[in-house]
Amino acid sequence: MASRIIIMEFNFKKIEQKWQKFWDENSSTNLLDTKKKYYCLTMFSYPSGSNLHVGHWYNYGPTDTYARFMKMNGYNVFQPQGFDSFGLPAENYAIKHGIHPRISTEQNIKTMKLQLKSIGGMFDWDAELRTSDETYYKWNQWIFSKLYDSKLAYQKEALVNWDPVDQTVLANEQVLSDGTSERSGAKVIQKPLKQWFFKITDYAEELLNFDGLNWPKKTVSMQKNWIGKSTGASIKFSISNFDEKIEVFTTRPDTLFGATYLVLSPEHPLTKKLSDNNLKVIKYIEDSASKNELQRLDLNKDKTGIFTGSYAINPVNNKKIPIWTADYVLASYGTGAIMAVPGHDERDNEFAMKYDINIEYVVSHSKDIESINTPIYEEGYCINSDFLNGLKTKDAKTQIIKWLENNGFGKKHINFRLRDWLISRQRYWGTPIPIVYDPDGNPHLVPEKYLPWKLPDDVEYKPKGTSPLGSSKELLKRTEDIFGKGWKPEIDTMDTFVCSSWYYLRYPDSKNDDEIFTKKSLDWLPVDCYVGGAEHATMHLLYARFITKALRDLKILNFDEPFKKLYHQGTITKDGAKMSKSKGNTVAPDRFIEEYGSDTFRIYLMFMGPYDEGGDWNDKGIKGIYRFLNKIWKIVALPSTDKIDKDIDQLMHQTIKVVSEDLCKMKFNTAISRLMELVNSVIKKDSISDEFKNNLTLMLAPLAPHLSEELWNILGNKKTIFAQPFPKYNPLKLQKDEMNIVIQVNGKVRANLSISKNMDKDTVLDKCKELENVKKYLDEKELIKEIYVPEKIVNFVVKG
RNA sequence: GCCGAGGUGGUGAAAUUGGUAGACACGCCGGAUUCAAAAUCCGGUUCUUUUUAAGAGUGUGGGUUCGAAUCCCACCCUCGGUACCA
Repeated sequence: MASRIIIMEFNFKKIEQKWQKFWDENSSTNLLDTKKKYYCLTMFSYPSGSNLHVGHWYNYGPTDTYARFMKMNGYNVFQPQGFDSFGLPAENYAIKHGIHPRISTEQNIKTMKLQLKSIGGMFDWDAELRTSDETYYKWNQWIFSKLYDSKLAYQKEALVNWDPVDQTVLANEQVLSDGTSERSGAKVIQKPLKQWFFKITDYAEELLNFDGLNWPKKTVSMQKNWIGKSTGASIKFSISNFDEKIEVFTTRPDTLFGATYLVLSPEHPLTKKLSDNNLKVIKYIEDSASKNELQRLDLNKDKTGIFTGSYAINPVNNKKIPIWTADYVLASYGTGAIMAVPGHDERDNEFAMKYDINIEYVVSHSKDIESINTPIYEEGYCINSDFLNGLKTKDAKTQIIKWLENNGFGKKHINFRLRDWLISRQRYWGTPIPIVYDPDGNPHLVPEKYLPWKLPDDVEYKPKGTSPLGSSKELLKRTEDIFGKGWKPEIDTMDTFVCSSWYYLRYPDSKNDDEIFTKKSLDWLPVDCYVGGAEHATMHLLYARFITKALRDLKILNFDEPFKKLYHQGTITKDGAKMSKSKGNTVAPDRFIEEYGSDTFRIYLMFMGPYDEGGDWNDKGIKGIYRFLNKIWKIVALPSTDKIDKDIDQLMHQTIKVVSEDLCKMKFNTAISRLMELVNSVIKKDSISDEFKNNLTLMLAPLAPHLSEELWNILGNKKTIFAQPFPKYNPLKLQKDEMNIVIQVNGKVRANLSISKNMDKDTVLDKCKELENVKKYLDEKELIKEIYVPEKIVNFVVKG
């Protein structure tokens, strides 16, 4: 009796321990076999001090289920893990507690690894990498060198985003749309600084091409918008009494005849000069500079501006038009100057109305209308435009560009919103930029033989607005010892997004000290399936594509795109807010794992809803999953029988079919429901066939790996269940002899009828009409129409 | 403002070449078991009504159709992205 009770509930703690140990010892992928390779990768994570929360599990658990499913479909699956271990939090922790980032990071990784193992993931720990290891950042520096040699890494002085809290510059991608830092939340200010950039803009056009990629549409469109391609013309305006020219970019060169003024951004190099240092104009420039980004971007505010006092010449009609400066023109987009067409641009119109500037109308809605007096912002037909008159604006664009080119006033121009990637950071815990400066201040690459160019230890962490590396005596001494007296090291470090832009290339050969990777190891690439949060759409995912293309052009890679398939798991929120340590709203899975086990927990996460939707956390339903797993435990413990129950057999094959299809599409929630239905249909049986037990266990395996390994073992198998193929369904067993059809009268369901498969239409209809509850509605009515959809539905349409 | 996704019971959600709305699960109600509880098992559970049955019902209002959660039009709301990009 006692043994009976033990067998009724599975001892998940013992089982999990047993199999985690087993996988630990048998987890590495055969990386030499790339014939049927499947590289399945979740975005690696930052080793934070706190324990893994529900959000982490949601990232790793379901993806592991998918990886295990692929493995059971005969693929050689590679699912490595690593840590994005450079970065600000460890450094901020060091500032606060005086503990070296290397030590805190090491500790964090240790706990994190233990926890990752508790998920039961099929992770290949032999391939583990950490970006803060010398063995990794050496190659980060090597990539920098290659980019530098090919002019894709360069230094320039520019207005850059400065985060006053974290005391470092940020890339455009790291500044949110409200002008705050993605990381610290501080309001970002603009500062002129000499910084290192990667020339991502060289790849703007190619980055717009997503052919052959299985990526979420949303992410594709976000990247396209971020890159922001617009086609138009650049036009040069000459200036009365000045030698200089003003170049503008416009997408509406067809409205050039309506350009009645120019606007320079306050930061434009000519603004001061054209005003002849007029005090009012200078004050306006200073005022806009002091406005923060938030104020500048406020669309509701009135547009402001001031006349510079100078005039430009509209090349197409030689009219003198005033040059204004206004902060509604952004210095950072296009040329920082525009031609204003108040008749056909909403913003220019608002400005012209306010300052009473001349408005010319040069586009009308129809060919027949030659004069209008209200603004039109859409395309139309040219009027009051000399040789363009009567043309569709679309055709006029081509014509005017031809005219501009012939007369030397401008040319066709494609402008991108994307700007080069700023990679310098004034922080400590990152990859040192492998550059030294000679006594004249010219930069030189640190030669490859000195890589890794080590991050020094003797630094003052506390940020003072300059890079902590500047306080290292060792770094300066090292530089002078190698290069000579008066040489100085670069003291900025690289953005951690540089580390993460290529880590997936390193995994298949992560321990190689002699090469970044081998040709052979690249057979694992590109990544077949990449899973991670959608918040990386215009940062990490864009950088990774750029680096891949750049390395391809350097003949280091032979493919164009890093990630064939991309999937964004949804976000698990807590009371509507994203879980984060700083908000203090994280939910630890520990309690649930203690009570129900790791298998139950990961299945519960998958059962909550569609994987790409996430949802708000609640623990209400977890019991149901625990019950479900216990039922399976009981079914496998049932006495075996040789008798085949036809209904159960059919349901089993149907379930195999649907579960395979669902897992293939990462529709975990519906796959689990199907398995529950199958389980419920046999739970009351006294005995069940071994074939059923085997197939049920195999289908459960990707979802509940620990329990399935144990059950597989109990069923008398010596090898791991993941060496087994996923069950295949037999199409012949899906066919039904009897089927249920629904009978409606006027679209309302009145009856059901079970019919044999081969019954002809008339017989079916006659049978339907005889049913009591159908007859009732047909009597004394006129039958107008009979709809018959074979094997599905009958609908009688009656009148009266 | 623009782009994208979404809105279904008390809750998480199923159902998309148009064909029985609410599968599966939680919770709740009732029962069995128990000294009692937990666990387990059985039954019920969209709403309304005059409950062996009928009517209504998938954000709102229209439309197409024998038939609409599903297709079309207009609108409301929520979430994500983006925002003076010339």
